[in-house]
Amino acid sequence: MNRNFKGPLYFHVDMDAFYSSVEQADNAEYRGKPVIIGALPGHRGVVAACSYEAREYGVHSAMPVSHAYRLCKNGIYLPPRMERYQEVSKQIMDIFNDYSPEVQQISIDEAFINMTGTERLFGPPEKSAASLKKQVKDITGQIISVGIAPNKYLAKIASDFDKPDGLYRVFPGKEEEFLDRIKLKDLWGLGEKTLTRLEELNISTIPKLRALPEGTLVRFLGKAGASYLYRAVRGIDPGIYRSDPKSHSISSETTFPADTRDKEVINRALLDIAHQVMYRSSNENMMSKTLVCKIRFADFSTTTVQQTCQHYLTSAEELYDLARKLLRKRWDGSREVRLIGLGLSSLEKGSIPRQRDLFSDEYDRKKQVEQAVFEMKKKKWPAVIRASLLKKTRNGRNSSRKDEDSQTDLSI
DNA sequence: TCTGGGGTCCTAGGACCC
DNA sequence: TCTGGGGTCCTAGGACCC
Repeated sequence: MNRNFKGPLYFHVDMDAFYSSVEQADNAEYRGKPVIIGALPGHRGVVAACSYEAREYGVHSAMPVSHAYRLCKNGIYLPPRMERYQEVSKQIMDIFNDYSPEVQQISIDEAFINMTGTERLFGPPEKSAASLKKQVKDITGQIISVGIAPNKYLAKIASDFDKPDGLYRVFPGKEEEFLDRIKLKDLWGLGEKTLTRLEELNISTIPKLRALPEGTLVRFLGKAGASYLYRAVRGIDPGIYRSDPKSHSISSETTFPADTRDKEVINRALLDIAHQVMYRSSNENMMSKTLVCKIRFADFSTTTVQQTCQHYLTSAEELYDLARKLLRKRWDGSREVRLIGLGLSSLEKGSIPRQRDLFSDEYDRKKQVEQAVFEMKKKKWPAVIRASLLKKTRNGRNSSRKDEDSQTDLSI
């Protein structure tokens, strides 16, 4: 046995206030000011990210922008520029790859780095973490927080523990001691609902939760939830980040500027979304037989309907037709609709077969047109967008073109 | 305060098959 | 004629995360 073997070692790296930091790095005039990324004031939506200066006003992410605006009228409100953030994210991930062959990116601004056995190369983990932080700052201007622990779960909590600009290590053997210093609500995977329910049982701290017998936990949360929390409070990785996700889905949704009963407005949104979803699945070389339609009403109640077909769904037009059928099952036109969305679930790798043998190919011609458009989009041709999505008559309504290539029916 | 958009995983009931 | 239990698939809803 190698005497130097010290057991598993993971970093969790989290970029601090990522979107707003990118904006401040790119635009000198935003530095030192409250920057709020998300919906613009006056629109429906929430704060996606905000700078530390904005947080001093009480603004935080997921807060309705209307609320944020009341707190911080002189804030700089910006729509997200996801492509730019992706670019910076990639730069940073490339740096991580120099430290370990095993980097697991879990979102645009977070990653795990398996640092097991790297000490001979880089020295103690605190030292390599400091050099990682410096390198990211020098190259991209971004400040990151690093959590170091014997497993991913604790590393994730540790990076949050010391932010911003954090560097914190949980030593092996000190797992429960560390957890006893954090709040119950900071346990990853324990959300608001479970927190409230635990409070009813008078469980408000991690030691109290740890003292609960597993059987009680199972009755309370079900098998999976119980085993998750049982392990989590003991510092054992409950294994939330599988490297092979069980399912994969692609979805898109839109919230209307105002709640609506207008079938034409809703159908036009559905058609638009159908194209987006089909474009993305085709672009990622994925296919699916299952379409999910999501409807949120004015009172925020939400319902989904789905259908699994015998065949793979091939075209946006087909998605749109099926979507309207599903919508009709849940909406008779009387309630006001707030949001409409579509998703393909249980995606499988592969491209859609050209011919569907046992099925009428009424969508084949349309599919071919769509495929041609997709190909052009992939090559970044300027704005190739279906005419029927754009074309409006003077009164602002969709014109119903009767020429044969545009038979898309916007009626319910 | 009036609540985005993109995801993953779990549960529970029903259908269907052996 | 009545009654098993297990496995798998589908569906709808819900919790949670960034």
